[in-house]
Amino acid sequence: MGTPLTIAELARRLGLSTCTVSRAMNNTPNSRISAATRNRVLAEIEASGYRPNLSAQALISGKTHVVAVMIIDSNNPFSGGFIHAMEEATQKCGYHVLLCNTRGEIERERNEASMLRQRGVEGLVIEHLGPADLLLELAKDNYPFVLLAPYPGAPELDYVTFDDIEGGRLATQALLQAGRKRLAHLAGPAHLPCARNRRAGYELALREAGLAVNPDWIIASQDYDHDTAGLDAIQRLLDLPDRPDGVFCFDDFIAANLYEAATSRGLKVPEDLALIGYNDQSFSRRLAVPLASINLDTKRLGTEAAAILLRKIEHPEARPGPQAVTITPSLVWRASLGQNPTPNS
Amino acid sequence: MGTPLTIAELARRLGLSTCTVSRAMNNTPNSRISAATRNRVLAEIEASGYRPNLSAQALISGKTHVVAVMIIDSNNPFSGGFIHAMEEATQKCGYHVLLCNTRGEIERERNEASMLRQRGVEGLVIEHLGPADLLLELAKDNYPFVLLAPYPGAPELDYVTFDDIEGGRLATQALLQAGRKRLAHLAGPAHLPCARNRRAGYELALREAGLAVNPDWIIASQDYDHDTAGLDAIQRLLDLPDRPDGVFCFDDFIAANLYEAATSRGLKVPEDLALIGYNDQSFSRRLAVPLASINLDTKRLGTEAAAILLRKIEHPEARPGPQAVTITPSLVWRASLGQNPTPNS
DNA sequence: TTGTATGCGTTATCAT
DNA sequence: ATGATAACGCATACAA
Repeated sequence: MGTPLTIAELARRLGLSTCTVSRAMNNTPNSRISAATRNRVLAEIEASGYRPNLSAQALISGKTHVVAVMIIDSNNPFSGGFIHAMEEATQKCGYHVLLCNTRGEIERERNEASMLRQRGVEGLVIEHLGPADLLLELAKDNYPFVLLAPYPGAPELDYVTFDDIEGGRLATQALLQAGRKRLAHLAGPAHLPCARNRRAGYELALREAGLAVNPDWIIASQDYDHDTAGLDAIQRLLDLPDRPDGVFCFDDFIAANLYEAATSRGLKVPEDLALIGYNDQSFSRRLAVPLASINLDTKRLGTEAAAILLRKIEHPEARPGPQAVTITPSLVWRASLGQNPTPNS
Repeated sequence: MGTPLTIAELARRLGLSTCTVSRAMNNTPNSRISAATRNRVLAEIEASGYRPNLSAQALISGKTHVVAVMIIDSNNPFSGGFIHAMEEATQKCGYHVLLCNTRGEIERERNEASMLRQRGVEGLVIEHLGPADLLLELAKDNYPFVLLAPYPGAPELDYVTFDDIEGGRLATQALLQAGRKRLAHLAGPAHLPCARNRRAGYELALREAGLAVNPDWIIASQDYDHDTAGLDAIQRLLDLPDRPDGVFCFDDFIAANLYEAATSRGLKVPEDLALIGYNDQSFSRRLAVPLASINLDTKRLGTEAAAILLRKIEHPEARPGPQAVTITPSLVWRASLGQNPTPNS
């Protein structure tokens, strides 16, 4: 890698001191450098391709201009847009993004957060896994971070998130608008807050419509692997003596599997069964019967997270109180709901 | 953020010199530290939660233990698995991954590569855009990097890639196995090497089968936006007086759009038109008629790229000659080709 | 307007 | 077995 050019070598070539070169280069305030000298310095920098060593600068300033995203799985339809938007927003402010997959392992989250801090990473966006202690420790140290979900019991921690209650409500209301009244819910893993919230939105919409919540029509799966997601729950649902005429599924994978299972039993979508999923995966619009879904603007989530994080980093003294951004999902009406009675929504 | 603990403070508390603490901590060879002292030091480190400042270490050693991925668009079905695998492989070796989207802009690629080097990033994986000069400059400096495609005219540069010629050949052979002889190709953008290669594979397979290459049946689009990908070319294809009975599409998006256009004209897939795409997107298996495709093992690509890069970083003296890994794509037979005559392939 | 000296936190070289 | 000192590359307080 050759011998990296240093400011000392540059100064030697120019017959100047390192500090003059430094000042000319950085336009340091209150340091009147003659225009001639500055131009000579800048010209030499240009000609030699000199770039200051950022490790050295970081050692002095404590600023690395790096932030990190700690996420369970970056290879995930949800993560892609989010990370991309984070990168774009931080890049504009001169920050780089370090990517760290926690893989759902609490211990890894702890270790990596520690490593990243040690590395001088200036802030984190965390899809948090474990108990609160890590977060509280970071907060105590006034270390900048933003969560991807509110932390129950610690409302003072900044976060960005989607309003999954509203999402579940929108989905359920769409089924009602489609003229269905016998609405089931294929629920997600109860340990996930988003699953609990979507279910709560479902129940809320039912109550708002004056309908009873029938526990038999809320079915959770044991299996959320994409290919076979919800198959066990789907069988139970379709075997019900009193079959629903509309189903809100925790996500599009479950909905797609439900569609297949239903049609293979001779049921028609949407005539016999109206369907709506969640997440608006790229495949959903392309299914044989295009699947209605709830769309999450992951790009905006990333932009908002970056904005909060960078604000905390660059204005550590400002304490504007808890920062929270809750993004409302949007309904995407498609044929699995039948004809849209109010197409302008 | 409190006042970060330094080795000097640690030494003060222990009544030792900084260098003794450093040696005890790092198990420095040839520095006989008494077991008692070492234990005191380690205990104090444990108790205080001290972590050495990596910026300082980096300044001395020149090692940051960070590598970067420079990619056109990280939010892209191709990129997700690749980046995830890179992160996993590098993380195992104690490296972190910095993510950088070049957005297809050559100038950004130049600037960011420069920034990353300046930052002390120890190596790059580059989905390279522009002219060779950037690469040649890096190579001249013996700066470690791995390309995501061979660079024409510079075979000495390390790369990992998919064999798109073989992929195009496999796709075309599949159509032949499906009993089709009148094979068209909806080609990708001619400026992309992968598009040219897939087309070359198509032509190769035809010649191998003793069939003529009909230029009228190779149609390129002006539009590769996902939603409308290839629609112009698709119309031209379907309007041909002498319509083909099998089509190899540059990617699954084009294939999905072709499917829709064809069925809306009353054509049946696969009876009237056999289809195969490329990339094996997640939606492909879920289409009304599941779409055959060519699957690319992006995870393996990431693992291989990381392996080569880390080897170059950790053994800069070893010059094993050009490192290249070419991964053979695999055929995924689905209903859009009709019944599979040789289901074991 | 420019140069000298010092420090950032750590490790390596040389002494003791 | 441990300590003093210098060095990594840069920026800044202070001196000239």
